[in-house]
Amino acid sequence: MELSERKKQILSTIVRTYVQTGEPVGSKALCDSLGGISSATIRNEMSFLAENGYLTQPHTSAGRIPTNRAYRLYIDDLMPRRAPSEALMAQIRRLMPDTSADSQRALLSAVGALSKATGCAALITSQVSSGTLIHKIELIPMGFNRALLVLVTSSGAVTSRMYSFSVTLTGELIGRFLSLAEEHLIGKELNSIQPATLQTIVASAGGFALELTEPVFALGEIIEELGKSTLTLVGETRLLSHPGITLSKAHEMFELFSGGDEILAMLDAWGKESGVILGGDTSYTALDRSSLVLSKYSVGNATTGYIGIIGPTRMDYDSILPGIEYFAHLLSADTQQKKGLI
Amino acid sequence: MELSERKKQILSTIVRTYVQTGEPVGSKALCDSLGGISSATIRNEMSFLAENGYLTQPHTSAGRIPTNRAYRLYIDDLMPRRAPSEALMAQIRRLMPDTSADSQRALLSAVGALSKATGCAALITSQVSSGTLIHKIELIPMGFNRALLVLVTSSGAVTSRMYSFSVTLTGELIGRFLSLAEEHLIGKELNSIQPATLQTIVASAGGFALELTEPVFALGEIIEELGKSTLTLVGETRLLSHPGITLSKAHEMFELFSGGDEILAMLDAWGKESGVILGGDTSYTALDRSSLVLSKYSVGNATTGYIGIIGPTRMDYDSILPGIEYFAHLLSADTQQKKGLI
DNA sequence: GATTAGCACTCGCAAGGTGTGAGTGCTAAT
DNA sequence: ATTAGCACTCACACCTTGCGAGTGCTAATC
Repeated sequence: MELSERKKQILSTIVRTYVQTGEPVGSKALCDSLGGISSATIRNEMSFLAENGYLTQPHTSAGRIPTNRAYRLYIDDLMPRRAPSEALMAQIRRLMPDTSADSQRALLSAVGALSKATGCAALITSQVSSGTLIHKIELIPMGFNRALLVLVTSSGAVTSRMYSFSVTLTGELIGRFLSLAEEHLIGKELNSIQPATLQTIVASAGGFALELTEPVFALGEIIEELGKSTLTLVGETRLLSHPGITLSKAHEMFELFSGGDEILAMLDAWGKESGVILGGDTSYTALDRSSLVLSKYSVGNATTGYIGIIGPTRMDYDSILPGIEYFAHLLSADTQQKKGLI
Repeated sequence: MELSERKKQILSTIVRTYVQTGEPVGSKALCDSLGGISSATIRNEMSFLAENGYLTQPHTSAGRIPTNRAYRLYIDDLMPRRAPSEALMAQIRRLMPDTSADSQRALLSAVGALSKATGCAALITSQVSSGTLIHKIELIPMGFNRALLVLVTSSGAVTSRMYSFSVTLTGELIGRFLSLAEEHLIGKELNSIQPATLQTIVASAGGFALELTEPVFALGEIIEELGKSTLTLVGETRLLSHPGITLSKAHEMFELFSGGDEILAMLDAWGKESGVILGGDTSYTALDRSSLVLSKYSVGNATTGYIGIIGPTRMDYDSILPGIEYFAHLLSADTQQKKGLI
């Protein structure tokens, strides 16, 4: 059922006013800011909106507060979807990190800037996309049966881990390992490596199969980990300064974030290009009063993910959403252009 | 001026009771738990202790609360410095990470366990000690004038960073770079590398000096960073569940921690083998109600630092301090024994 | 001289009462 | 359909009051 134009206007004004003040919005205040309609009329409209689940009252004699449904409608339909102002764009461009050589660091500093600029916690997820290749593999013996396994991807991400194996790695073993890696893995897509691939490699090691099982599967472990999506959160601290937050809510939220996987799964299930996830619409009570504003980004053809912020549901979506979108756009364009691919 | 035995006993009981209950301790309650002396006498003693700065009253008709001075005395002199109980030691041993090959990861999981066990935030600092050598240096070209610089230390720590240089790195350049590194850096103590050393290297590059300045100084950057102390904090979230914490205090604390350097400098200035830093004795108001319990540890002869926790000043030092000490001891012994050095 | 019982006093805190004001719903008039 | 008017509701801030825990002081006691 479609709301009348006037109802929409009233709802829209309520949302904006509430976002600004944080106080329940009364009919009289609305009357002033709308003009032309009396408070009594507005009261009628408001009670209609309340009946239909767009508004609630904290108590009988208080003004109205927008519900999740109201926010949803506001964000999807009512909100002015104008491009970010020139001033905002300039400000964002100033914030963009000096995209030096290292894209991971650049992304990190980008979210840092985002968090600072919005005063919210900022997040970035990253997922290795199908274009990412295995660029280099190293196995560096470190004594006492230990060795450092290093894997570099075409996007320049480096992962290294120390392992200790049950056999001593002779120069011959290492050479064999590296040539096997060269043959089966280097230049291959990271995502294409399956457990079966590793089995094949071990099998083709001939007489060295026994000794090389451990290193190969260690490599598999790293490859698998690299393939996983990651979530990075920055500036969680800022959540503490938001109005209306309580200690216990903050605690719940931090608890949820420290899991990480849940947020990742949520974003995955969401899947949109950009927009807002209202915390109240999720199954996490920790997010009751918070929301996520997100936009997809991609760096070269190596990494994709979401970048965005977590802030109070009562936030100024009008400027934040376009801001984030522009930010993600800039990030993608920038890195793509300057860095190219290998 | 030395306190009488009885004053010490009273003070000690006040500290213990207050730590347990969190309520100001009155003369009557003390009378019950001490026995043998009347509440009036205790009141006299208490007012003496109050005059000498060991106790305060939140208000006239409330019990007494220990001051920092009282905690200090309690921890240094009054507290029973018994070895941790067998049960506690067993519990700690259970918590110790499976010290696999990778000491950095092991340490991280150790602090994680510590945080969980104590319900406090846990911290670990690490500093490269003089025994650490440069074990391997790699320069891997990644296209578009970019290259990945990798440095491995004898303790197995790997640092890698992508750089983009103003010249294209030919195979010849890289070879030259690596042989220079081999000659001047590999096997050297990490801490011994000075800016002057880098100058020398560049100078000895002969015709390649111009092209190799950038990579060499990039290497210098990494070496310098590796030499810096680091601070890792885990489980800050748990601070939020401590009784008596406020949102603004938590915010202040997180703010302080995110700086990192200040805490490091503080520990550095402190310098003891193990013990307690009372937040109230520091210059940080963020810490007025919190304290740090710390103990030095060392891994092989490569890394040293402090491991410990941050919790409310009103905490049970009796068992936590010996616990941390035993933890650090175990950590050092364990890693030293199992890992040896390269 | 140290210790103790007794007592008056202080003060935070929770409970209960009250007034105020913002905001509503309803009704009758326009 | 809109509006003015009015009675009603309810959170909140404010004040008062009583209670109880705990103190400091004094005079008696060991």
